[in-house]
Amino acid sequence: MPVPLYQAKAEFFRTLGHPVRIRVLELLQDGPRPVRELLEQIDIEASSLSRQLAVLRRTQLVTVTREGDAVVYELGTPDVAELLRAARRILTDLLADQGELLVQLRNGAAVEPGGVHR
Amino acid sequence: MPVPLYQAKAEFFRTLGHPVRIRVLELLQDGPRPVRELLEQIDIEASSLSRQLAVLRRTQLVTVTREGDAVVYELGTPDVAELLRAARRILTDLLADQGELLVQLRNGAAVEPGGVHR
DNA sequence: TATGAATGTGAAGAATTCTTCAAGTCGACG
DNA sequence: CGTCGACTTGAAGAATTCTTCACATTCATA
Repeated sequence: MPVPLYQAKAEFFRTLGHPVRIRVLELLQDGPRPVRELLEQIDIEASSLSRQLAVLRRTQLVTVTREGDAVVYELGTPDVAELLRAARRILTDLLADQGELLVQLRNGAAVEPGGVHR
Repeated sequence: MPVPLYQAKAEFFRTLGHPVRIRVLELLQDGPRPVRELLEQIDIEASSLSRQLAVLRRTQLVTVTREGDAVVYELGTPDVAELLRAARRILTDLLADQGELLVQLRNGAAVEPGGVHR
């Protein structure tokens, strides 16, 4: 009973679906970073960050090593950076002519066939 | 007060974080499809599918048109296909040497610095 | 070895997201 | 106009995911 690929994909994307996790991945695009450093850039409680790092760890999007008394995180594979770029491209397109539409809609506005482009 | 980009990104990925939504997008990679057709390939209740289509619609990942008595969906932009490809690449890598690890871990197993590569 | 700094984890309530069933809408057609 | 088919949406309970606070770990150092 293999895990259906589309389900693995969904899990994967869900892992990326959190603001803090995205920020962490973006910071890590520039190279390995100790938690302490992530912490000073993200303005969040240490325990919250730690939780989110745990999520990224589970799916191997990042890997950890200990250096002295600091814990250092880095991207699990450079492909992650590529994925983020692809996402940015799409998002830029979508946001370009939609403005804040994306978020507004997520908050409940309706879009229907025929009413979409109003 | 603009919507922080990293938040928009998180929303975007979360939208992709559902098995049914992923399947729909993959089916649409081959071109527009009426709901009826999606329905026969996905084995899910019509109302559930409809809900998920609504989510994809809100974020403009798909667009809708009505053709006669059928409702036809299609990708909002071809970039989506590219994104899915990038994701598949990463996933293939991760799953390659990890097997079902991804899913097992999401279900709770622990991974710690030093214990990662067991 | 006792302390302190840097991180991680248990637990519980809050917030979101899913799933389902019943009911509603809209175009096609008799 | 009335009804059928194809979808969508309202509502409510179930399941997940988040956030936080308190406490536990681990390593460095005095």
